[in-house]
Amino acid sequence: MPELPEVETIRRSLVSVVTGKCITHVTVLLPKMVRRQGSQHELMARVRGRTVTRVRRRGKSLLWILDSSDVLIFRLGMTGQLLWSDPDCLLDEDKHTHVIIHFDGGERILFRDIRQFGEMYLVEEGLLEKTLQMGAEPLRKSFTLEALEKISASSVKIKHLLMDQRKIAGIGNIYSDEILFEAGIHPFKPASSLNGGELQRLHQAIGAILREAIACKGDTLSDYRTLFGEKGAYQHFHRVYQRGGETCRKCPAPIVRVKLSGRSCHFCPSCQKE
DNA sequence: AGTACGCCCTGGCCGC
DNA sequence: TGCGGCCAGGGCGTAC
Repeated sequence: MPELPEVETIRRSLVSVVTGKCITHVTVLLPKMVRRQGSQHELMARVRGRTVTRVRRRGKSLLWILDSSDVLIFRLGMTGQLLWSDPDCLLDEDKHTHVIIHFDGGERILFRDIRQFGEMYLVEEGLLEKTLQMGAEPLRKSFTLEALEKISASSVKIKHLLMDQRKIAGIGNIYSDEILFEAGIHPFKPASSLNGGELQRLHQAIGAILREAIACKGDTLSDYRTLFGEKGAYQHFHRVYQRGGETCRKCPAPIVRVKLSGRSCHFCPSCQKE
């Protein structure tokens, strides 16, 4: 489940392999993966012959800025992968490969997605932010403690707030659990009830956990792979996620796993008091 | 405004 | 061995 650290890991590799490359054509094997477009043919026509000038990330979305001022956007959903396929070492597409981007040197990027929750689409650069409707980038300098305080002025549960992409971009189920444990905050606490110390710890934990996970090249619990097909390593360092019943890393209490509106939520009832 | 839930989808796992 | 049923959940839509 690619969240900010996984998508950032892919972005860093993409920068070195697709920047300056010309897209000769796009093969769409599963049309529904191309969304928000009139049809996949429109996307194929607008991308053909275009050069990738920059690769950015916004939240969990990957943005390829093209020399036509269009932006090619990939959202990986739960099980989406972008895989680099070099002409010297050609990667075979399989039944889960839904789109192939072909470059003029013979290289290809395969867009695989087992559960098909991902999508790709094209948007004019000027309409990017309006289309994405995403909140603060948690690793930018502009994401200050004051910015977090402003966002937190809401009675929603803090776990929901962290996962709300319109408030903070890029945090999903795994990292919200890990961040809240690190900050010592109960996931069900209303965001607006957090005191100054808690907000400060939360702000610190957001940066620390996301950076730590990026350093691990992301979290491969199941399907996530880097651009070159490698697994990440953050799964070995989970504090609470998928550790229900196991002992807390800070105290003797067992980690609790509960359902929160259909999603699993893990925390230490002793370190994270309600 | 906040909350819950169903939907999309596949593979893995469990119980019989 | 095989098969039905359930679970995982990001984002969106809908209902209360």
